[in-house]
Amino acid sequence: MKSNEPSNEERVWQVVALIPSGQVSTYGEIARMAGLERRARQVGGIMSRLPQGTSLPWHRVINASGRISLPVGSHGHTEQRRRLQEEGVVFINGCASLRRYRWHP
DNA sequence: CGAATGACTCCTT
DNA sequence: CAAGGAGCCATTC
Repeated sequence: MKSNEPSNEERVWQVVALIPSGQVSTYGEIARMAGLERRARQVGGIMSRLPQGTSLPWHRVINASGRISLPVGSHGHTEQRRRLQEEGVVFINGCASLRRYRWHP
């Protein structure tokens, strides 16, 4: 009988779900927390294929530069920024200015 | 099945 | 700070 091993996708979902409102994390950090160190790209791929209408706080995931990775002007970018601002995240010149979730300098 | 792709990141110049 | 390049690897062609 097979044990239900969580797929990478499921592990990433689980980690993203833990990001508190008003805070953000990065693809690389998500990868690390999901046991996928150095696979930030894979996390991005998983995010891009999230089911429509997901309850995951996908908008709290940004890149290591503190910017939204979706193309500027795209629907996704606009929505992500709107949701973050709604949670109190401040943007300065396209950069999210707020402490990261589990970010260590 | 090999090649291209991508919501990435780090290091060097 | 910007640009170039290497590393990474599941998914899609």
